[in-house]
Amino acid sequence: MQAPTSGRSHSDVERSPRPAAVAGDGLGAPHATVRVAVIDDDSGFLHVLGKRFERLGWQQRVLASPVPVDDLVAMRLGALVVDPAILGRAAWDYLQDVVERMPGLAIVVCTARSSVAQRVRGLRMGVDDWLGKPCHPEELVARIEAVLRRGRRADERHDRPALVSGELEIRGDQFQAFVEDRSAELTKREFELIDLLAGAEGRVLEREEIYQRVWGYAMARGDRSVDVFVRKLRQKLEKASPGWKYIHTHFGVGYRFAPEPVVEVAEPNRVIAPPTERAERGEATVAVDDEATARV
Amino acid sequence: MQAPTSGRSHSDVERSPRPAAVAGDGLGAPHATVRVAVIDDDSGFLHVLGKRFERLGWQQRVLASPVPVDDLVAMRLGALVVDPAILGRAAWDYLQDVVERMPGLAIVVCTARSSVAQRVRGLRMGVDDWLGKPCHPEELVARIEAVLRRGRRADERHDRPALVSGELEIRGDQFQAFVEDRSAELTKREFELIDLLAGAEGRVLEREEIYQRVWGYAMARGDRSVDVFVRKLRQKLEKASPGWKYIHTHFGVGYRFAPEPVVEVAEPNRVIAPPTERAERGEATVAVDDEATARV
DNA sequence: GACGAATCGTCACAACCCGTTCACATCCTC
DNA sequence: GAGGATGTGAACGGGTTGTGACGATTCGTC
Repeated sequence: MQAPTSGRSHSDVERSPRPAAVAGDGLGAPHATVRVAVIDDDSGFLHVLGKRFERLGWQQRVLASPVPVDDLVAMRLGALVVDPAILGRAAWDYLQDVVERMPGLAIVVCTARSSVAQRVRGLRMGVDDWLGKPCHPEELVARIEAVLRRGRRADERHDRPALVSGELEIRGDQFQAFVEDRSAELTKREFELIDLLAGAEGRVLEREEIYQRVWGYAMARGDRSVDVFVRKLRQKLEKASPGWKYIHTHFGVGYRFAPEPVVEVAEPNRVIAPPTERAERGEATVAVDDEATARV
Repeated sequence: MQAPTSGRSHSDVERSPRPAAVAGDGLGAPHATVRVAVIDDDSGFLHVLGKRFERLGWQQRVLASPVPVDDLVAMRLGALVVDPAILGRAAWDYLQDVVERMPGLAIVVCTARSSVAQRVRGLRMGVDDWLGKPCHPEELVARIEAVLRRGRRADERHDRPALVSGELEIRGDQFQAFVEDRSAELTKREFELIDLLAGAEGRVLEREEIYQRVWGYAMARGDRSVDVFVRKLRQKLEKASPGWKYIHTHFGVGYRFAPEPVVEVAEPNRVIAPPTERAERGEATVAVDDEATARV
């Protein structure tokens, strides 16, 4: 329906070489991935937004009708776009509920017709941004990003503690990955990488895509950075969680995140030995009797 | 660097004595007052806004013409409202400059006539909100508050009733931190800093956020104050509680508070000694195998 | 108002970290 | 087996952080 007013406009926005990750900018790189839900009934709008999100690699959920807040909570969202119009009378209560139960969530209201008083009430209540309905998807995305950017620090919090895959728990607010009581400290890049991979669990991501999303700009030909970081991650994860393999290589394509117990094929007399073992690692140390056996 | 080309410029902003973060208030409701500057040439708009801010008790500075970014930095602002129209050609560069040099500052653009492309560009660049010119002061204020709220929201929950982390006890009412019964004799800034960090135990806080919340205004790029105070704190804590490490550095990101026994790597023979049991602080002792957390 | 102590912020330099790149070994596919 | 892709270890270098010292400012006291 509405192509960006000027095709050029966003292309140059997109590609802007990103101010060289200024020192101060901290977490610099863009969200590896954003989990966003849209509650709206305008199918055209939803369609355009959907495509936009997809292009950004955001995980999205489109909801043509209101869902219980419980369900929203369960979705572990990073952002929510909502048109209170379809919420009817209960709109304010609903918003209030969302605000209270999902601290840190980026909430953007997008609706036709609204008075100053309503906007003020909404913003005061905890809505992060409020815009009029015929709104450009590009601008909506930019506003969501602005909100996330600002709240990035605060948002991860305990509620959306982390991404849990298999026995691995990744906590963004701590820059650490946990397995039982062991932890691996990750550097900024390592964390961004594992966050991206784990967020796309089971899916093969190509190097170019990984690079683009983690580094924020296009990968140069022959650049091996991704490989190197994958190796670093593997080392740390292996150390923290022996007996498990998390990152799989797909020759000629890229990498795929999927926790799987390592199978010993070497000695035929060895029964399939899931994680439990990990004895050989030498430094037994604190017996972390991990019950991971369950697997397989 | 932040000294001032123009002595007078920030006079009225500077002076107000900063409601003395009442002792009790710890960091609970930090900086109820906001230091805000408005760069605009619409006298009517300025007047209305001025009255509004005044009523809120915000310290304000009205600038009818653009001032050097240096001066803005010197004003130690929490929020900035600006109409790029009066910046002329240099508008984008000016904004870029502001964004880069004052991380954490809440920037709201308020201008007549702007295209989607411009808004997107601005928001991507770091502007927090962008609204059209005939704008209601009440809404503007609500939006500024929304932006600030977002940057702060983190853990308003710790109210100050003496926070105990590991073996460290922080008593807000006394403005002191204790280990066992020895006081660490902290200065005000030091106390505010440790209070903030400990209140967010386990989480990595970025420098900008720390600065914003402890100092109360945006951090200037390149400011090392946080590092210096972290060092002072480490010295005092180390002295009061040898063998323990409280503040961890996350390269390129910020700091994380988490009490941990210091590890003696020399001897491979270790005993686990989590923060609970505290041995005599005298000895090097606590040879803990920390394996966990140790950078795996 | 002058003096002194304490606190705060800045600076310069040293130490270190981490992202990058390289060289080489190993693996995969054809 | 050839040739390219990926794994692995090490080294480099720029940028970040640690550290000590020095002014600036504030505050209390005389």
